[in-house]
Amino acid sequence: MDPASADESLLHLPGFALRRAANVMMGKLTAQLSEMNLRLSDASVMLLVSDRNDMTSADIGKELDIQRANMVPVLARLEEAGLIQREPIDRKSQAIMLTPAGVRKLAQVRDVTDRFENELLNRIPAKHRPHFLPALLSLIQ
Amino acid sequence: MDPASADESLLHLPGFALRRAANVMMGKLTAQLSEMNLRLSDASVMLLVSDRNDMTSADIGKELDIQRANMVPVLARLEEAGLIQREPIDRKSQAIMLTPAGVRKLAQVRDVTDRFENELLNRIPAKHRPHFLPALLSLIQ
DNA sequence: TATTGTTATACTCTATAACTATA
DNA sequence: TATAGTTATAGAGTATAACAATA
Repeated sequence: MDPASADESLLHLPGFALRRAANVMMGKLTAQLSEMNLRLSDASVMLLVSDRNDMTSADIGKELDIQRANMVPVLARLEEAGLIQREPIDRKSQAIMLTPAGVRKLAQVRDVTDRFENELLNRIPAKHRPHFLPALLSLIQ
Repeated sequence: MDPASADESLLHLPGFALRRAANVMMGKLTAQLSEMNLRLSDASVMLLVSDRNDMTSADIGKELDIQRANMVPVLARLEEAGLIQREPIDRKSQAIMLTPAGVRKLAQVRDVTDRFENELLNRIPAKHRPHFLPALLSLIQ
């Protein structure tokens, strides 16, 4: 690096800024969700399953990048809270679907996440805004 | 959400895509750094301190968003590896600086991170690329 | 009084291996 | 043979409280 361009922070590095931005924004969302006793993974599962009744634990894990073994405590927590139920597909697999209470809670989750996503986009200056999601998606293969 | 626009993934949500993109990219960098027995936090400390000799552990933590208490094992690891040394500023504070071995290792770290940052930017289509860092920075207050 | 460095501790998320039962 | 669900476990990151010594 050119010594003259030395930065006392590392925020000029896109990778570093990407990590920091994700941490800042996810920290905010995590705080809002924790007020309704949900974690980020809980809300993600609920949004993903929403009105579907054909997703297994493994399916959800693939979509959310959570390994099978790590889905166990997530689903156990949601089931314990009465937000999801399991319905046998065959004798090996079970579909994860929201309970009626889960459907009601999902409406609250959507309130929070819709507001969150809007606030996120509104923080980005208008001229950069339309490029943000496409740029992110290009990084996810 | 409009049922017709229902997505089987959550990648249409900028916040979700932000988290995923950060996880994907940081996973790649973490893997490359681990081949040289460094963690992300190790490399961040080394890049930040680089040729400075006036940063305390607390200063570094503020810059990297790592709490004082959590800096202890990071610096202990770097010191154990012979990459940093501590120089008393007064009887309370100590400056963290690279050892000669740390300076040599930093050159390797820069090779990896420079290549990584270039690859990251090159994955983003040219028309979106100049908007990426400004958008990220707008999210970090 | 505030700050530095530290210890101890707990919680969350993530990663791996192994097992049973079923497709 | 491969997959689903699970258990157990370890690693890594992060958060809080508390303490002694010093600014």
